[in-house]
Amino acid sequence: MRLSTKGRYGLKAMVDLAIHSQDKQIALRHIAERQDISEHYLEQLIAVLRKSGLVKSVRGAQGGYSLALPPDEITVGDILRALEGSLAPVACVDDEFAENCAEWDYCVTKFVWQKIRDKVNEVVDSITLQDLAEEHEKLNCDKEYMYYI
Amino acid sequence: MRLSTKGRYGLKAMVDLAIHSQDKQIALRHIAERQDISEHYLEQLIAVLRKSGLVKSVRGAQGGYSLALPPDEITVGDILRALEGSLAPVACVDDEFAENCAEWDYCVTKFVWQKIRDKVNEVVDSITLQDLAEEHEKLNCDKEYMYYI
DNA sequence: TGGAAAACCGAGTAATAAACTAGGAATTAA
DNA sequence: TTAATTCCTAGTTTATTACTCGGTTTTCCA
Repeated sequence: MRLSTKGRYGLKAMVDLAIHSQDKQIALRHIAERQDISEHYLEQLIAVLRKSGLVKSVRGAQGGYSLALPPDEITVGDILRALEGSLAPVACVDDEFAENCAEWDYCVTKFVWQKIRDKVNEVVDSITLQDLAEEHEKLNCDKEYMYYI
Repeated sequence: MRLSTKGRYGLKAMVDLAIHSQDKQIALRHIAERQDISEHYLEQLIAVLRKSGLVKSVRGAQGGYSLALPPDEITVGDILRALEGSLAPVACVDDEFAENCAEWDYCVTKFVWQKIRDKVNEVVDSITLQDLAEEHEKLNCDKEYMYYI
């Protein structure tokens, strides 16, 4: 039950933005370099985040990306769900695309999947980019360049 | 972050066993038919469960499978981890195969992954086959044949 | 005692998804 | 005008999933 690189890279990129972009925008190239992610691939991920209203962009030379909202208003859940889709462990308990399963009424494994889904959402919705940026500050306060996320 | 069919089919098969096998063993063919799973595929999954000590088998004609332990001593976590491996959302917080990540000390996203891992394990370790068999009883008490899991 | 019913085993394969790569068009600051 | 950047679509490679296939071995039972 692993997250794909979309979720992992996407969250790293967003924490990077939370740390490095206050007011100003950051070129994707810099994020990709700092986080060691293929620039072209990250481009596709950040396009999704932009369409989800989590980042905004400035085009042209000296352009770049920044958070579309204050970091304490963006949760890890917003980011992961934008990139990974629902965090439900099986499709039948997916909030959006709940497949109409013929056995639903008599199925007991659904109770397990629902609990997993709810707990995962509880965790990711309770952590904001602000929280992670603060943790980062604690861990890396002695470093001139704060590369690692 | 979906579970594969291994975990889903495996749990269904184990609940089926919890319900249908008391003392006696059940042929894989019956489980596969009831749960609508390819028999050959399920064979591979149950082999893993057997090697993990969760089911036992009787070979030869009239042979079959049964739980290796009382249903209240087998948790959903035992089953899912046997079939899916660690339930950690990313490899770096995998209890067993924790990759030695160079950035570990400065990484903040690990806090998210650890919390998800812990909550998921908490859920699956708190539910036993006994619990699910009882839920099944409630849902299907009026049915002569209790197919659906 | 022979046949059928079962578990056991290892290899192969088709389909799907993940993780990128490639190549350019549009936009804009300097 | 040029260089730096975002934006867009499509293609490609790799890995994983979800099986299938073809047996061998074991054991009950008529």
